[in-house]
Amino acid sequence: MFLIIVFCQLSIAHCTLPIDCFLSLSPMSSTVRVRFAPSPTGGLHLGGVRTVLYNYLFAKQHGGDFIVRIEDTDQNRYAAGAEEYIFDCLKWAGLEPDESPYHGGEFGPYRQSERKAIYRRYAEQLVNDGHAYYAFDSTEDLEKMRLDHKTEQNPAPQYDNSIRMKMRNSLTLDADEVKILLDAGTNHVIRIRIPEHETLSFTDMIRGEVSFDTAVVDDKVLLKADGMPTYHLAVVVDDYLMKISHAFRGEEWLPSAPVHILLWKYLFGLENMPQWAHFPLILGPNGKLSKRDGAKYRFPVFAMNWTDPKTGELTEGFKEKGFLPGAFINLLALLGWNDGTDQEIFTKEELIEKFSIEKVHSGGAKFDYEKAKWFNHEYIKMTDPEALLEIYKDLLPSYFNNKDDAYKTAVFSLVKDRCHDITDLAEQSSFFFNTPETWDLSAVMPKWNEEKKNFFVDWANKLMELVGWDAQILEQSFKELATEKNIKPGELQLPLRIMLVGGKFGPPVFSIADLLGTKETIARINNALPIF
RNA sequence: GGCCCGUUCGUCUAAGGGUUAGGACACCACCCUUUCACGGUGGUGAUACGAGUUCGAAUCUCGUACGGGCUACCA
Repeated sequence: MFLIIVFCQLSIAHCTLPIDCFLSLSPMSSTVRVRFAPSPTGGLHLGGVRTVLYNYLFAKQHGGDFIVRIEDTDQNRYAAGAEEYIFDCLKWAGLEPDESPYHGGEFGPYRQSERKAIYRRYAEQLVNDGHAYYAFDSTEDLEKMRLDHKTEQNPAPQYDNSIRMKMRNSLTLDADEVKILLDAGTNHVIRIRIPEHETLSFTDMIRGEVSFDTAVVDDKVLLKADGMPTYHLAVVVDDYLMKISHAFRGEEWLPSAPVHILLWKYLFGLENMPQWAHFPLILGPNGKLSKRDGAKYRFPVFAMNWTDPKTGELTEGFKEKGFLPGAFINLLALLGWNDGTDQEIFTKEELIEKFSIEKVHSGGAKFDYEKAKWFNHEYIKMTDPEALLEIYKDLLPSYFNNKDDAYKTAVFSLVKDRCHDITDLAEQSSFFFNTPETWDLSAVMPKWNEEKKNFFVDWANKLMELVGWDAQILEQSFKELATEKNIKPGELQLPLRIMLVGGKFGPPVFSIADLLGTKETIARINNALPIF
């Protein structure tokens, strides 16, 4: 309750005072602590980054701390390098935590695998208090149970109050027998004992009051046979121990909320439970967005490229696709949230100022790659060519490196307004680095004749003696010669473009010639002329 | 099947009882441009359905339909 009151006061204070002023005035602001708790099993998904973002924005807005806790309790799903990868992604996106395995903090360790003993203690406490029990059922026992109880009405039988008394556990076995099994080190798990008929509810910051009947909740495993906790136990214990004030996670967790509410009630008291918000899912064309959708519909789903260490399979990332971090964050922020105005482009600082959980949507949002590219386009347009070079030089094809930085920067300033991603960038800039080898002849041939050919022969000669070299001078000389030869300059521009570029695209043709330089421009004309 | 969450243009969304239901992406047309874009102007296009409450409902209530999530010793 205390935390809730403090938070309300902060919200009010924030409405009337500028952030920095409010921060300096209120030492209580450190009470906001949020966390992102990924499991290092593979690439970092769009939805994951959005969860990070909303956590981060909320924390920063309230002068609080953003914690990253690694939920590596499943050894079977462990993926080598995934943990470092996650932090690389956060760094790229500019969403770095205040506390994590790599960022220090008073509440470590921040890796659940390193907290194993802690969970066992709480699990035992629950058993002692009668809220949990030991279960000795083998995988085969469980399979058999599910098979035996499976009906059309109940296609997925659960280990719940209706069947727990038919299984091998410390509820059905004698105390002595249990002790013998335990002492012998028999494989066992600890399950929560869900009360039979209780209504559990909580107030979600986005959805309002949500309630559940425990009659349909099963006796979830809390501690696995290998001694590791499941998510359910670990999240409650760690959120308490790490003093998390607000717990945000994806909507897929909503159904397990009753288990967590019970755990809070039994272990730490409901009054200490963080405020919860369940974010809407990010949907693909068919339900929850998956990396499969990315592969199928050809758009990135992960923040950065991820190579599966077992299969070697590469899944594309937004970074490598040419997305700027600011654009990525911006588009993610707007996927499920807006500030109530028509504004769509926000800096990170603006997002920190304007974000609010209450304005996050409750319905899932279908990811639209076209809109995502539009955001990136907007950011590319407003980024300096020098900065673009810094960002893109490692991503662009190797041919790109055969020129100096000044040249590359000039290329960017010429082409950036027409680029949405790295593909555009490569396409729009490749002819600045490589002489065309094929030409779009269909664009020239219908109106091509000897006079025009002669024009280019003569113009190429004129270019060698030209005084000064810029787009304007080139255009002037071009038009003068055309007039002299009684040819409409407009009819010659497209052929020139095809000679220099190879196709019907790119920046203004004289700007291209300007950047290409005397030698290259003449070479390209002479190169193409025999073909035309 | 059960439980939970959701439903405004194709997509992301605004409108918190009274608006010609607004914006953006995409699409189309025109302008600019003797390339392709950028940019500008305009256009097509939505409150899932049915009851109820109300003078008045996209908005509140209920039902139906549809969509999604969960239903592991995964998170």
